[in-house]
Amino acid sequence: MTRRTFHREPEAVRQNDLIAATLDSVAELGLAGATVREVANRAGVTPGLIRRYFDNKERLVAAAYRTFIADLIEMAAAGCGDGPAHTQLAGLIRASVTAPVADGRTLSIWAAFIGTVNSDPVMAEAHREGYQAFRDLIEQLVGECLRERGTDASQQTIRQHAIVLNALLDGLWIEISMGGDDFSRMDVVRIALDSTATLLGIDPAEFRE
Amino acid sequence: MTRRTFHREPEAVRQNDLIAATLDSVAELGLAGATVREVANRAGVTPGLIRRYFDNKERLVAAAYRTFIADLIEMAAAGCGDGPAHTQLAGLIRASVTAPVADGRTLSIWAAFIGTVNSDPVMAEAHREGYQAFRDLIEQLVGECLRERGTDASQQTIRQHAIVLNALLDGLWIEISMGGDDFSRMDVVRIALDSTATLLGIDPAEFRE
DNA sequence: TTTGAAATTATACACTTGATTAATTACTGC
DNA sequence: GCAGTAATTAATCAAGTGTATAATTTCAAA
Repeated sequence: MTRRTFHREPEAVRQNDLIAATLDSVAELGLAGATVREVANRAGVTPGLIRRYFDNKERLVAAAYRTFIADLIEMAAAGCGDGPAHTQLAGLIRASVTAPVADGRTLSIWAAFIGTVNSDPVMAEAHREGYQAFRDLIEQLVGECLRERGTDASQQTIRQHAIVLNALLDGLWIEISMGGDDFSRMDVVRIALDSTATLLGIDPAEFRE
Repeated sequence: MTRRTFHREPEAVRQNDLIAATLDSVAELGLAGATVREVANRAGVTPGLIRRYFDNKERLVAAAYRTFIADLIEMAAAGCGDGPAHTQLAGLIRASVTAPVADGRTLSIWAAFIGTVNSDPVMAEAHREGYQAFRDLIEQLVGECLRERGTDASQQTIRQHAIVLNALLDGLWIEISMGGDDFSRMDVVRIALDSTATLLGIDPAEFRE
C-alpha cells in the first residue's frame, strides 16, 4: 500500500487554502458541517495537517471569520472610489446592496458566525473588530457628506445619522441577500440610495447621479 | 441503587419545558451547546425522554425555532394597541427597539438559528413563515398609515416603504441588541420613530405624540 | 387495593468529533 | 547527487454525540 503523493506549500498558501476551505464548508454545510475532516478534504489535505497551522479548530474558525469580515469590508469599501464624499458614500451603499457583498453565500457565512459571537469570547472579539471598522467608515463618510453640503451638524448628530444608516444598510443587506422577496424586480440600488438621501436630508437626485 | 423519582406531566407541558430548555441552551451555549443531554438536564429530565415528544433532535430544534419566532412577533405586535394606524405603527417600532424584543438573549437565539437556515431546509421553512408574518404586518400598517394621511400611494410604493422600514427595524434591532454601541445614552425609541417618520414622509411630531 | 397502561429512567450502542503521534515523503542546501 | 529537515500522511485515541431499547415507576381506573 503506497501513500498518497503530496507536495509542499508555503505556509501562507496553506493557511489561505485552509481558511478558504473552512469558509466553503460553513457556507454550504453550516458551522456544524465545518468539521476538521470536511475542511481537510476540501483543501485536498489530511486532517492532521490542520494542527500544524492552527493550534485549535477554534483558532482556525476564528481566523476564517477574521478573514471573512476583512474581505467583506474591503469589498464594500472598494465601491467608494475617491471623489467627493457623497459620491463615496453612494458607492459604498451601492456596493453594500449588490453582489458580491449582498449575496446568499456571504449571508450564510455571516449568519453562521454571528451565531457564535454570544457564547464564544474569541469570536466576539473578532466580530467587534470588523464591525467597528465598518461603522467608523460610515460615520466618517456621513460626517464629510454633511459638511460638504454646508450643514453644520454636531458630532452627536453625525453619530446618530451613522447609526441609523448603518442599521438600514445592515437590514437591506440581509433582506436582499436572503433573497426571499422579489427584489429581483426592484432597483435595490435606487431604493437604498433614495432612502439614505431621505434619512440624511439630502436631495436624492444628487445620489442618483 | 435506586432510580431517581419523577412525576408525569401533561404532554403540552413537557413539550413546552423541553422547548424552553432548548432555547435556554441555545442562548447560553450556542446551537452546538444545545445537546440532547444539556437540554434534558435543564428540563430536569432524562435524555431518552426527548424522543418520546420529538421524533428527532432536529424536530425539537425546529419546534423551538418556531416557538421563538412566534413569541418574538407576538411581543412586537403587542406594542401596537388598537388606535389609529400611525399610533399602532409607533407602538410596533417602540416595542421592536426595546426589551424584551431588543435584547441580548433574544439576539443570541435568533443568530444561532439564522445560521442554520441556509443549510437546513426544515429551518428555512420555519424561518420563512415567521419572517413573512412580520413583513406583512408592517406592510399593512404602513399602508393604513399612508392612507390615513391622505397620501394615495400605489401598492408598489407601499411595498417599497415596508421593505425599507423593515430593513431599518431589523438593523436597529440588531445593533441595539448587540449592545456594542453606547445606546444606553441615547433615546433609541426617539431615533427609531424619527427615522421612520422621515422615511415615510410623515411629520415626526406625530409619532412622538 | 389492585391492575394495567403509559411515562420516565437507565443503559448501551454505533458513530463522529477534535486531537495526538509515529512513520513517511518531499524539498532545500550543500 | 546526497543528507537532513520539515511538511505531510496515516493510524489511533478518548470523549461526546444522537439514538434505541429494556427495565422501572407513576398514576388513573376498576
